[in-house]
Amino acid sequence: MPIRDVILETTLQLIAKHGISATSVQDIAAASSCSKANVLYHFSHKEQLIDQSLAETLSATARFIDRFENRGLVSVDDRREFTEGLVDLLVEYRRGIHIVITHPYLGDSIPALATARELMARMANIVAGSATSELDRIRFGIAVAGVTYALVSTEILELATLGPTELKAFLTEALQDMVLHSAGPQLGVS
Amino acid sequence: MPIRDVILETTLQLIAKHGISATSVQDIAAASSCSKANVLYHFSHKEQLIDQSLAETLSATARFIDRFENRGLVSVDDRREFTEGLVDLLVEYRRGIHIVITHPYLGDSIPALATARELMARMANIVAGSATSELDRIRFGIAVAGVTYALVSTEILELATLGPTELKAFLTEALQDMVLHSAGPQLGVS
DNA sequence: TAAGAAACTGACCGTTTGGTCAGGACTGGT
DNA sequence: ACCAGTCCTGACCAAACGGTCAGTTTCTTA
Repeated sequence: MPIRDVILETTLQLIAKHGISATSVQDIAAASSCSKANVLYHFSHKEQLIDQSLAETLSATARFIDRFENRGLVSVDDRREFTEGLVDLLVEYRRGIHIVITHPYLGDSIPALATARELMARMANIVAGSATSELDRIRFGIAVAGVTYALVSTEILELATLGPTELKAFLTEALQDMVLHSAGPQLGVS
Repeated sequence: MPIRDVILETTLQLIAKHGISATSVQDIAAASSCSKANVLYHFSHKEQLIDQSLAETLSATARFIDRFENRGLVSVDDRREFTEGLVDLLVEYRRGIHIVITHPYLGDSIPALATARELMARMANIVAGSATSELDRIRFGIAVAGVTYALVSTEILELATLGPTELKAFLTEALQDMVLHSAGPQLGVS
């Protein structure tokens, strides 16, 4: 494995565990068994290193959002597709999402986190904009935020008991329960 | 207002906006219109300053958790009481909760955040332990995490459109929808 | 095997950080 | 008038940070 990839992987690992601010370039270098100068040879700034570590997660998320932007999520089928895609995304990129979500600050200094902020806002708009009522909007928002943070929190609190496959199935089922039965204009709650 | 309280309030304001790591004692001093040395005269360490800023939020949360620990949340009434109390807590202490929740790291260096971590774990145990099935556990977890983070996220993304009273009513209603209809052993989902 | 490019390093630098300290100002009590 | 205690400050410090740089090793290729 090329040292460049080792550094990227190590970075992701360390910042997921200790946060970005608490992870120094020196820490990353030590854990990658090379010098700090070498880390900064491959990635000229810390900011760039973080950016590239999160690139995959962000592009996958952007792709997901692109699929559903400018398209209502009112029908049961649309919402089913959305929730399934969301759970897939969350489970596959949970580490990156974990990092992004636990760093709402630093958007000014780290471009990737500014991008992430935009993506979160777009996601919120998709959810809010396709709700059939105020209550549906709240419910939909809670469900999407909930499935996201529940996954992250269990990791932080080390509560995970289920395997990824079961987890995915349960999350999808619970999420759809919450989001589907109020969908469709004909079912809009007052 | 005594300078000590000004400093505490300023601290809460700054770390809610920029995060703990990005807020220096110097920043707090400047925003409180006094010297850095004076901040460290009233609070001998930065850690202690953060601790005391979060003390009220943490004790209120601890009181809430105490009420429900060692008591099932299986009946509809119990869950109704729990969700109402939770929403009250979240809305009243949203700023402190916001801070605690966006700082899952730093638990090693800041005791208040270690305490917060314990509280989150206890909360998770209450929720998980009183679920009537695996699906109910997931659903309950998503709902509690969701209402918490949805509130925080709307603040971060500056999406808040509703006043606190309406918000509280909607959140309670949505939360109870999610959590009540699967409660009670008689309704336990396979 | 020679030569140039790429990978890598230790030493170093300026800045910012949390924290210390000796002393100045303001207070209430005697 | 004096004093003790609290409040407050500027100057200072060591440590850690991100980043630079001159120079060395390793790889590639002709």
